[in-house]
Parts: sequence; C-alpha cells; structure tokens
Amino acid sequence: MSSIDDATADSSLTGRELLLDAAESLFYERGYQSVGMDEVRAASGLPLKRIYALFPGKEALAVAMLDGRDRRWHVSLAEHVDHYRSPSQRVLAIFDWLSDWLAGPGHRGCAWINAHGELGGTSEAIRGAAQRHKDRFRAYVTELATEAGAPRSIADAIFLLAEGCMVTAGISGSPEAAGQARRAAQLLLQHGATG
Amino acid sequence: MSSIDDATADSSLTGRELLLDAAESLFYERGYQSVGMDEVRAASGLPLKRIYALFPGKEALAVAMLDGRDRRWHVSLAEHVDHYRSPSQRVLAIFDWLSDWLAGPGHRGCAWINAHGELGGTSEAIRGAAQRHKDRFRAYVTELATEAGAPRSIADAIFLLAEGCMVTAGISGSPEAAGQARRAAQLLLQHGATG
DNA sequence: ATCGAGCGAGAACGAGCGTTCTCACCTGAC
DNA sequence: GTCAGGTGAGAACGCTCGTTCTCGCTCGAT
Repeated sequence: MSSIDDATADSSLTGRELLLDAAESLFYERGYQSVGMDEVRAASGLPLKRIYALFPGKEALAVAMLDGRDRRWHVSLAEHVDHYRSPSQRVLAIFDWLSDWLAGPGHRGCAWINAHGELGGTSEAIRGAAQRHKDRFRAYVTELATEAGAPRSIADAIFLLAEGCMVTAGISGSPEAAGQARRAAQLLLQHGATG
Repeated sequence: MSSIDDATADSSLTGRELLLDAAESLFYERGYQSVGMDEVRAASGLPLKRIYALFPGKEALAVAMLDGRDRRWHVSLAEHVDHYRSPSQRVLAIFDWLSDWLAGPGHRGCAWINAHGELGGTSEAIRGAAQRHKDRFRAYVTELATEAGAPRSIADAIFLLAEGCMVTAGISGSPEAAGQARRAAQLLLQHGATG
C-alpha cells in the first residue's frame, strides 16, 4: 500500500504538515463543505489563529492539500512504475498501482474527481487544482504509452480507462474496475500498436 | 441536443415538475450544499410550504431529482441508439450521444459522479442514487456490447471508457474525450471479439 | 522580581443554512 | 354577506459555519 492514504500523526511534523495531513483525511473522507474548520483545528491540534496564519482561508487550505497530495500521488505511482523495465509492463503497472490504491481501506475514489464534483462549479481555484492533477496524469500516461510504441490514440484510450476505473471504483466501492481496465489496456497495446 | 440539460419553464407543469426542474438546474450547476432552499424556492416559483409538502427535506429532493434525471437520461440515450440497426454501430452510438451531451452549454460532467463526489461520503441516499444510475448504465452498455458479439471483458472496457470520457469532459471542459473513447471502443470491438 | 511580547484556547460575530410558523388574504358554500 | 378552510409570502427559529477577537498565560531578557 502506498503512503497516499495514511497521513499518520508524527510529533516531528511541522504545523503546516500537521494541518495539511488533518485536512487531507477529513476532506477526503467527507468532502469540503461537510467539514468545519473547527474539526480541522481539532484534528490538526493547531490553534485556529495559527491555521489562519498559514493559509488565508479554507479554500486556500484545500488547494494546498490537493497540490501536496498530487505531488505524493505522482511520486508513489512513478516509484511503482520504475520497478519495471519493459515499456509495456510499465504502462500496465499503472493499473496494478491503481488497484492497490483503490483497494485501500475507506477509499472513496479519486480526490480530485470528488473535489471537482463538489466545488468545480463554484471555485475556480479547486477546478484548477483538479485540472492540474489530471493534466499531469495524462502527460505521464502518454509518456509511458508512447515509450511502449503506442500511437496517440491508444495513449488517450489508456488514460480514459484509468479515469474510468477510478470513478467506477469510487462509486461502486470495489477496486475490480482496475483489473478490467488493465486487461483492456493490454489488449490495446497488443493490437493497436499500428493504429 | 437531448432534452437532458434544458428544463424549460412551462406553465403547464405541475408543482412537482417545476420544483424538480429548478432543483436540477441549480444543483447541477453549483452542487448541493452551495445552493440554498431559498434559491430553489425562487427558481421554482413555489412557496416553501409547498416544497416541504412535496418532499420531506433537501436530501429527498436531491434524490428524486437524480432519479428523475436518470430516467430521462436513459430514455434519451436509448432513443439515439435505436436509430441504428447494426449491433456494433449501436455500441458506438453511445459515444456519439455522449459527445453531444458533453458538448452542451454549461456542461459540468456527469451529475451522478459530481453528486457522489460531494455527498457520497456523508449521504447514503445520494450514494445509492449514483450507484443505481451507474448500475443501469453498465447493464445497458453490457447488453449492447454483448449483442455486438463482444465478450464480457470488452463490455467492461467500453463501460470504463464511457465513464472515463464523462469524468474527463467534466474536468477539462471539453467533449473531445468522447471521440477518443469512441475510437478505442471501435478498436476493441474489432480486435477483441474473440478475447 | 518585573516587564512585555507572543501564543494558545476558546468566545464572539455576522452571515447563512434548512426548516417551521404566522398571518393576511383568497375562495367557495350557504 | 359571512364564515371556514386553505394557501402564499415571508418572518422567525435554532443551528452551524468561516473568520476574527479577547484575554490570560508563558517565557526569556533585564
């Protein structure tokens, strides 16, 4: 299991880290508007005054938390992919990693998809964070697929399969979509190399 | 364009329909928690007392609106699919319909994905509505794919491609993912029929 | 010992929420 | 005309929220 999901309390963490970890757990589990700043304060152990010295408001805290999670998410994914040498195996490793990630306890799908669903219509900043994350992920998938000899159309398809499996796993509560997406990606890499 | 997106005001509508139409526009555009019942009242033209006589509360209104939208969504999709006779064209018609749907003005992705992202973690009823919708859609995709001779694995992949294109179109703001998903589905139907 | 700057805990504030209640008004039967 | 029943408009209620403010304490310098 990756370290994406468990933000464990550690007394050596800075206030900023304590705050972002607490915000991440709470916001991921219940959404943004359902979690009050007082709960964030209690979970982080920081006084409200310090929280508002670190971030100008709740929205900025949410964006910082999403961006921090994005960094760790991509590092964790790339670490897993880098266990493999074969270009096509590196593409398929995305789905293995997603399968592990989506099977984590209390998993509720992709944090950016959920954030966009809740606040994409009202917060420019949150929509931007979601777009940044998805753009980075798409670029990474395209890079791996291209190295495996796949044309752009197959790279696009593999990205969409990954997105589909994230959203489906989130709603259904089961990670089995990752295996289905992996089999489809394998087929596309095998038969679509000339497409 | 389908009639999924525009809930036009019509004096011949019942109070329940006026209410559900107003709720659908507002909730779809801005989410649930960002829209107050007073705004729903103003948009529907119904007095608050009548609203609370029709539904016991905001959550029940949201669920009824999602279920009503689900019915119209599936009718509109099936109507489009039924313009085609060839089984494989009927599968691909899903993506043509999605492309039109996702290109609509003010489109903000899949209402059920968004609702699940916002309230899936706190409301059992909303999560249930999202699951019902996705289960129905998966069953329909599987039915069409099976009639086109595709094995279960290809049907799963086509469903995931559709989900991926809905979520990607919602976040990116562009419907181009539907075309990408359509091309991938075509490839899978051609080369995967024996998989 | 004394002072003062800085900090933590939590009260306070103003706004907004979902929901319920009030009350003036309309309507239709007699 | 009169009265009862029901309806609409919006005030009211109780609560929660994000954010700011108060105040008493701590702690290091002198």
